[in-house]
Amino acid sequence: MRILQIGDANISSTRLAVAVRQLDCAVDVIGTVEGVNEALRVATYDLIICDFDASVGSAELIVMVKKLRSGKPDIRLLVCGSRAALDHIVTALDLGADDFILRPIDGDELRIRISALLARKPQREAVVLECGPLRLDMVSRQVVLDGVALDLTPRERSVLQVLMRHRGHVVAKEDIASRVFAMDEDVAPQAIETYVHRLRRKTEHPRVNIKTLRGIGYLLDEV
Amino acid sequence: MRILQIGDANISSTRLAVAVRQLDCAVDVIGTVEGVNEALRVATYDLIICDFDASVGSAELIVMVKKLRSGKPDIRLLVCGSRAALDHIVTALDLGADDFILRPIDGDELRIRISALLARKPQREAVVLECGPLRLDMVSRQVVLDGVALDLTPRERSVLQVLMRHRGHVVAKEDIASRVFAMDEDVAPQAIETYVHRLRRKTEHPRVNIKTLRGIGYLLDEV
DNA sequence: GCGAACCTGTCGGTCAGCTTTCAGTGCTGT
DNA sequence: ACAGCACTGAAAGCTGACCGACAGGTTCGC
Repeated sequence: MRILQIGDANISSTRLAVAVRQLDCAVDVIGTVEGVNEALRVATYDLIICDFDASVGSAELIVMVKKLRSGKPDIRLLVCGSRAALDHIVTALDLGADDFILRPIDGDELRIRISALLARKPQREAVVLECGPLRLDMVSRQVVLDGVALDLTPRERSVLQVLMRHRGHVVAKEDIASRVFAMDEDVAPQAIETYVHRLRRKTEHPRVNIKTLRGIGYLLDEV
Repeated sequence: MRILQIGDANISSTRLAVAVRQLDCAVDVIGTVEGVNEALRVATYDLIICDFDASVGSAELIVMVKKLRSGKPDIRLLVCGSRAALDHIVTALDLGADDFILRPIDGDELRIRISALLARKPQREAVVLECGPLRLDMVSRQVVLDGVALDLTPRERSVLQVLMRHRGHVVAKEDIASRVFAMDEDVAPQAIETYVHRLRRKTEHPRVNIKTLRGIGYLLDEV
């Protein structure tokens, strides 16, 4: 396995560097965008580790993730950073990074993740559900419509989440109920009607539409 | 999304329980192997979280992971535990668990992993009846004629479904009635005439034709 | 620990539109 | 030509969804 680690060469004593070095792989550590481009021309890598805490700018890294994803789909992408860089990590995952790991780095965890990554086919991981101008971020739990944040209650978000996951497909009321209410919650299925009603009011938009199919269920659709 | 968390019910104040509760999903927490089996019979889950730090024995959990992997491949499996349980976690991953998360639990990380897991979940494949330019999707319940969706009522769809199932063959009116109306519904057979009438109007197309065979029945045919 | 604000689930009136029947007309084969 | 069956439109009844309001519960700030 050949690994390209994007980070400062002089931080070789950090936990990440130590852990990576213990992987029994060929590791190249490169600290500049030009260097990375050059390395990608010369050699073929199985895995690239993007460190958002490195001195390479986050913006450049994001650009690189984007470019790699479109240009070299065979290379696995692992992003890494502290909690402060979570926004960038989420963006990177959005753009198609395969996995991520948060600091503090645990050697065992890193090893497991990397072997899992190299073992499985590349898989785009959606962290954001989208439907036209509607976006539901699973991490921040924010729902945004046309750029403005919606103020939804947890239950409303649950129902919307189910609808968005099946956008374009009918979802039976009972199906929604079983995804929203736990076993010990004994709730009449028409409670869903109320939440759909509230959702419709809050997500009023010409391009977003929750259709009713009488006797069958609901259907979220982008007009 | 419906989640089954295998762990002690009385540890509801732990970070894991709190994080899981914030997922906007229906979560059932069950602490015994028998309870889990019962729950799996009663409900359908999208994701199961196996906590190796719970009071359920690790050996039992491993057995369960193995059984789930072979029996219910649609359900995603997330294992979870402290570093001390790393051996068990690795075993579970070897047996086919989809992902893992180490303590201390980070809510954001959990959300990312879970949404990634659920995004990978295979969609139910469509079962489609076809007859020339007519398509009836049994899952989404959509009827499409020449690319445009038809607006059918449930009864109309039922009748069309019977005709499409037997396309090219005559179906007696009483036969249609017996497939469309339940036993306790006492409906005159000429109600079918009305539905055929409406279907003909809605499916008007040069290549789709519902023929009448006087005294025998109806016949859907692609011209 | 208290109060306020908010979230949640239920209820019942209202309404839209689906279902079924009915009656009148047209068509078909003998 | 006639009897029987099918076609068609209208109408009445009914089912299921909508929606505002409310009460119990929970969470949050002070």
